[in-house]
This record gives sequence, C-alpha cells and structure tokens, in this order.
Amino acid sequence: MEKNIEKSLETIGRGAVDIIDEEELRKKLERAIREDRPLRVKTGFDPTAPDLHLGHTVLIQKMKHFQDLGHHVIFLIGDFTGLIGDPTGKSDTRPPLTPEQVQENAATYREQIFKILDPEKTEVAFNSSWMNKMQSIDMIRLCAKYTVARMLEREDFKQRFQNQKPIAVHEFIYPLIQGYDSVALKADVELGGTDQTFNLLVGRHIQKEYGQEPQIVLTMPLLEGLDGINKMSKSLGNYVGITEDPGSMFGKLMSISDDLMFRYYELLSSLSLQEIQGIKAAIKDGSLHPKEAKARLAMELVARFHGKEAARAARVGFEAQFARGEIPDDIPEYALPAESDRTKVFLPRVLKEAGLVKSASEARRLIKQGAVAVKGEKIKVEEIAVPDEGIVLKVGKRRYLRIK
RNA sequence: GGAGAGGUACCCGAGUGGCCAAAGGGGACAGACUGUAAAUCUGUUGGCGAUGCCUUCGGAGGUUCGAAUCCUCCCCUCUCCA
Repeated sequence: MEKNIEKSLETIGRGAVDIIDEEELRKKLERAIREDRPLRVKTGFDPTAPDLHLGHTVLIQKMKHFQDLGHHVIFLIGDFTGLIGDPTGKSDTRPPLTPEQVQENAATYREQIFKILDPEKTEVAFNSSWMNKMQSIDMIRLCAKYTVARMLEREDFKQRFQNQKPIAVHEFIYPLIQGYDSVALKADVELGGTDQTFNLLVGRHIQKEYGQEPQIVLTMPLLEGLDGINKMSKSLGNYVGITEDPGSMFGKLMSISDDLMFRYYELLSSLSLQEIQGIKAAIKDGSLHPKEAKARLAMELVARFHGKEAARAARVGFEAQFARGEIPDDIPEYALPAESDRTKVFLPRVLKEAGLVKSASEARRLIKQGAVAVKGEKIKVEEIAVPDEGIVLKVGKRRYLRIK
C-alpha cells in the first residue's frame, strides 16, 4: 500500500469533480496505513448494459488509481437494482434478467474491465446476493430511513415533479438500495459520475443509519459524447465502445470537434496536464496541425484497447480512405440474383436489401441528393447497369457497397 | 372517490370537420466548404418501381360524402380537492 498520504491524495483527486469529504478521506487513508487495512472502494454498474464505452473508462481508470495505490476495489454489478432501472424519467420498468443473462453480462464486463484493471485484485460483486435475501420487513425498515422530501431533492425527481412528469414509487427505492449496497459491502469510498452524486450521498446517510462510518463520495466528470453536448451514452448513439474495432474507434475519434478533443485529452489520455498544455500551445503557434493532435489522441486510445500495432494500422487505413479517397478493403457485398437484368438494376431496392438504408424511399432521396457515387461520379438515376465484374457504390461519407 | 388538464412523427410542440403525410424548433441524414473536423449555408426527414396509391395523430367503435379535429367506451399521465 502506498504510504505517502499526500501522494495518495493527489492521485485520487486527479480529474475528480468532488470529494466528500476530503478531511475524512485523509483520516481513512491514515488509518488504512496504520492498521494495514486497504480501503474498500466500490463502484456500481448497470447489469443490462455490459457494453462499456469510453465514458465508463473515466471511472474505471479511477478504480485503477486506487488499485495501484494498494486499495481493494469492488466492481459491483447492480443486477438487483437493474430490475428497477436508475430513474431517468424515460426508462420503463425493465424486464427482469434471468440469472443466466446476468452471468453472461458479468462475463462480458470482466472481459472488458480487465483490459484496465488487475483481475487478481478486483472483487466482482452482485447486489442480488444480499438483496434477494432481504425480508419485506427489512425493506420497509430501509425505506423508513429516508424521507420523501429529501428524495425530492434529487435533481431528476425535482424536475419531473415540477414538470408534472410521472414518478413511480419504486423509483424512490433505487437510491436506498444503492445506499444499502454500501452497508453490505462496508464501503469506505464510492465512485460515480457527477450524475450519481445524490445516490452516493444517500449511501452516506444510510450507512450512518446502520451504524457504519459514512463512505467517501468521489465523483468524476461525465464524459461528453461524440456530439460534444450530451453525455456519452449508448442510447444516444454518441459513444465509442471499448470493444469496437480499431478502425471505427479511430474514425469516430477523428470526427470529434477540436474543443472536444482537448476534453478527451484531459479525461482519457494518460498525458500529464503540462503535456496537454504543450499540445494546445503548439496548435496555437501553428507548429502542430489540430488533425495531427487528434490522430495522436486516437492512436493512444485505440492502442489502449487493441495494442500499438492495431492503432497504427487503423491510422493508415483512415488516411487511405479519407485523405486519399481509397476504398476500404472489407466492405459489404451484395450479389445480384442470377436472373436479374444487369443492364437495369434498380438501386433503391439493392441498397435496402443490402441494409445500407432503412427503406427504398430513403435510398431514392439519397440518390436525388447526390449522395450515391461510383468511382467519384455521382449517380443521379435509380437504374444503372452493373457490369459482370461488379461495381463499388459509395453512399454518403462512409458507407460502401460492392455489387457483384 | 370528485373536479379539471392532457396523450400528435425520433424528441419538443402547433393544428379543434376538407386547403393535413400534418406548421415551427431540436436531432438525424445528405450536399457545398473542410481536417471525415467544428461553425456556416442549402436540402431531406412514414411506406411503396410513385405527378399516384397505402398506412399514421393513445386504443376500440360510431357520426359524416369527408375525422388528428365531433360522439361513445376504454387505457395512460398530471393538477387540485377528499
């Protein structure tokens, strides 16, 4: 375990939005060293979405920091709370996951988080293992430990209440259970995004109610998604999944705005703040093209999950496709039915059949807009001739189809 | 239990008998410009081999030549009262 308190505090605090309470954290660290008892650091994850994206890695990196300092990190899978769904105002009640599905998702999680965390030192826990045993009377006792008024302090509830949007009663239980998880795990620290602040604070309260020392709450910023506006999330489609192939990961990162690039540098890159300042300065004085800076960031992140070789290859492929307009190697193919008239191929249907567009109507619109091209030549008609050797269609900026 | 408000396309929201495949905004997609940037400008945004036809305005019926719009029943949300 790291013996230097100041060094620990610095590592823990890097990038954090808030630490509640810093003095308490110092005392816990001191005691941990004195009694040679590592801190128990808990972070909860949703069992229904085992596809981690870069946004999640902000938290996982922080877990790694704790791990490197010699503390005990607990990756908690909220398979019980997942039945409720963290209140967002939109989510419907979710269908219960089967134990098999939970195990499956957990396996996926393990595979993904262990690209960052040390499997030997990471405890994976499920809150169903204590929640399923809880008796009704104990549930009621848990509910009695918090008030409706305080529950409505939560930003999301407050807003929905004010905007006359529905709030189901069971949604109130979510924060309570999350808090109880901290009791069950005897957590010293709980990590979460800033959107979790309320839930994490409820944890402190609940722990006190159960006679435990309250956990330290450490919140990390929410990573903006590729649009640069909303937080990165799968449902908004503005994410980079950590299991994505190197090419698409690289491409997505290259499409972000310059402003967002610096945000990603700050939250995702392992570069020091000084190095990041250096990049900013170099771009400003013209010695570094912003595109080059972005490519370096993309390389670093792709390499983290796929290795350096894959990152280099992704970059080469990217340059070939977009800087020189070359056609990528692996593009979808569509074979025309043998009996079809190859002098009059109706493109809208082909594009639909090949899955490049949702409907033939959409394909027709795209053609009308000049978004479909063969060898750089825009196609303005819906029927074209396809020679025996086939042709390669480009649809929009990045969709391709080889018709054979 | 009583009184009232509301449910419209991916989202927000206008429309209260025909001119409505439904204003406006957001998002998304496409084109121009670029660095696949961002910003900006322009266009598109239910389906269909298509100057037309089919399906859509919470659900099911009904009135009418004609319904998102009127009537009946049902489902859902919110507010106030009890």
